[in-house]
Amino acid sequence: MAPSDSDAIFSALADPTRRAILSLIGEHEELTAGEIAAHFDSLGRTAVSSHLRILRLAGLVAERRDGRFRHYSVTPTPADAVVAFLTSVYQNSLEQLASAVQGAATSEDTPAGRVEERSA
Amino acid sequence: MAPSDSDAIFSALADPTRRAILSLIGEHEELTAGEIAAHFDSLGRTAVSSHLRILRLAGLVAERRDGRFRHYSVTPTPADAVVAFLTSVYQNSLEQLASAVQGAATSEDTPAGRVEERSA
DNA sequence: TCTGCTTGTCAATACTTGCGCACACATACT
DNA sequence: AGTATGTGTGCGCAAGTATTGACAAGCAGA
Repeated sequence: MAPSDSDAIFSALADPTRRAILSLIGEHEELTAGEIAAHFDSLGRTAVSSHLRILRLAGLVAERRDGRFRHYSVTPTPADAVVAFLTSVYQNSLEQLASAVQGAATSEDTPAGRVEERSA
Repeated sequence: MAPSDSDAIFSALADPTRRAILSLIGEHEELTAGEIAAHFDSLGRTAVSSHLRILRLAGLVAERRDGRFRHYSVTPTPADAVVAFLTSVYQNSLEQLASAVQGAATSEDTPAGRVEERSA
């Protein structure tokens, strides 16, 4: 029971920079704030720090303090709120969604673009 | 499909009112703008119209014009971008996501599952 | 120890974006 | 006509973002 969590998660995911940060962390295991900021030359460290703060408050990333470094990693179970929302909306075509997710899980190379339209 | 679609979709999903509208439409088959506005007494018709416009531009809802009415319905394949993003980030815990989606799909015995009428 | 440097965040400021409302307009039924 | 449905426009207000400057925390070397 936490609709506000969904709000924080979707708000955090609304910014493309934050999604890029999340993808970047997801590609690696852990990344420090400096390494993340290094990938976004157009952004300063303070901006990246703010984004990481929002992602952390939304529960999307976890922070591990190691000396003066702070290693960030993706939280393993944050997609629940997203899935819950998709469930409430796309009940009809949820089977296709499930198959799409499974297909993506088996081969992460899948472009995830084949959900056949059902006409009945 | 351009990556800008993801941007529009996530931006559209960022607003809780829009998510509520989407859930509302998902519960029913089709809803007119007036019916949707009736469920949100705190909002005016122009606000609802603006939200519907954003949802429509993001490809999340489809509009069927019937006389002076405009019936809105959820598009069956908008979650692809969301799934694609989740795939890129949560590759490790994607099996859990798939199981969660499947569980949600099987538990809910789609009452009147009919998503159709997709016009250009 | 003490100084210097790096890492990362906090505070305050200006800028941009987005939401909601009131008004008016286009469309379409009776 | 007259009325209902729905959207486009302009305005005011709020929220979010990136930058600059400064601070707390921690490592390395003499």
